[in-house]
Amino acid sequence: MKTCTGDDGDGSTRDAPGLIVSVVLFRLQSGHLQVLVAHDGFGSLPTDAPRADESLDIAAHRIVNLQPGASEDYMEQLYTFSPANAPRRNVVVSYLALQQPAELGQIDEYGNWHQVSDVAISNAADRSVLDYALVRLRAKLGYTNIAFNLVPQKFTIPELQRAYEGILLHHLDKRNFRRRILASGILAQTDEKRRDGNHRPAALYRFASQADHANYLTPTNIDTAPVADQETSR
Amino acid sequence: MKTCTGDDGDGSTRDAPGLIVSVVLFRLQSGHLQVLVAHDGFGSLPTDAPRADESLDIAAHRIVNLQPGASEDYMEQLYTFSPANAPRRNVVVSYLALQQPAELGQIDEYGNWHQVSDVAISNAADRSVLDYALVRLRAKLGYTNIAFNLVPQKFTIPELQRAYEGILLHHLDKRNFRRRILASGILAQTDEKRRDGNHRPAALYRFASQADHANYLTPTNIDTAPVADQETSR
DNA sequence: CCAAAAGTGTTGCTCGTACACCCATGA
DNA sequence: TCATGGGTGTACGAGCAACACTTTTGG
Repeated sequence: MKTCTGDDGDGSTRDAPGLIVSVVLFRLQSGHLQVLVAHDGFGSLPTDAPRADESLDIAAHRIVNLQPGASEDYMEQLYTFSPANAPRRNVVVSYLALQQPAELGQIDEYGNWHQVSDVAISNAADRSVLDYALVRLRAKLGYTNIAFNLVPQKFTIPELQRAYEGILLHHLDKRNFRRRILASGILAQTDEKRRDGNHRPAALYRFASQADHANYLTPTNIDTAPVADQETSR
Repeated sequence: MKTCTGDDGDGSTRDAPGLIVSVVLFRLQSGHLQVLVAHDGFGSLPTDAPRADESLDIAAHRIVNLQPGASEDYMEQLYTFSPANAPRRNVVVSYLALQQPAELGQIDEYGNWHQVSDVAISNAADRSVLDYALVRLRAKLGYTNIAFNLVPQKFTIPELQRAYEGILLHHLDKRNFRRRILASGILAQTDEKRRDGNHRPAALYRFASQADHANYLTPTNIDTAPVADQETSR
């Protein structure tokens, strides 16, 4: 028999199997992918132990929303990490989360958002989680709607393309991108246009379907209910 | 502060966050996919709490090998389930494992192997885990080598095709199957043939490459070392 | 009229699928 | 010689990648 505290945040070494939840929250800021680092500590992901009465998904939701100015529009479990060698420390259940841009531009008054390309993550475990989140996010761009959780509700096709390019870090062909995305049938054209500079205005689109096409990476019928305040995710 | 026991198996309700590992172990028996149910209990998956000094992967390995006649040739983490509602019970880290056929046919002296098509799983949580394992296994047939962990080391192409069909539960075209699998370059032809009945003998093949092509579903560089006694997996 | 970004079509290649016949063997 | 399953090739359509010019707007 060992004692274990069920509620204090920021898991550190303990003798009983400590279970913690870490969240990688991304957003796009003027074409660049950013990640949220924890408000308190230095260079670590937002993390906490789940409370005794909450599921892991709920815990992940709480962890995000505890961070100033953070909330998620999409959330998905990534992987559960556990240290390989002797005295067990913590089991880390990791989540990937996405935040849509705010209507009036993005602020970062606390300085917790960092460019993914040069964020300094202090511990190796968090670095692994972040790297894996990036792999999954990039892979999912190819066969899901996931990118729509990183652009505003109404957006232009070139704007969506810039989101893809900012995540994948390589250039995409304008014509092929437009054709594919329209052919997929998930866009609905609004009758609005956006004037943006000294050039032809772009047509505004929105999401046609709420449903994510291929989400077979996560179980069906499980954890559908929690993290209640969203519609587009999953 | 609450007390939690770190080691006794078979997780049942407890006040502190219990962490358990469950494994879905599949094998193929004369063209039919079978799953291992726990030796002791009735109709539940092999499950245990990880020990204080072992990682989750090691725990999953131990759980499989505790079952009489069971061992795994492939192991991959599936998903971490946690109950949605109030008093937390257990967090279940689930694994998918595959066992190659024994050289001299398969025995099941303890009656723990059941056809996936009609296995009776008593509790709903285990049923979800099994269903999800099936989804993942079937999906992975399409873009990985995973099926090779369900056939003997030397096998014929029709034999491999029957494995695919037994998992997917639908018929595949002979010519297309052979072309695809050969085009993928993962097969090496041996100079042996197998005589099997009143018909032309089939050429025997074996795996050419150890490496799994697309395993981006699991993190890289993480948990590569544990579960040591295998080569083909992952 | 110039700069700047939006918008538009065609062609070739690759890959998946559908489909029917000959081959080697044992009885 | 017959039954049985192993082994082979072709033709079509879908989807993806490469590629250049016209359109609309503000200054």
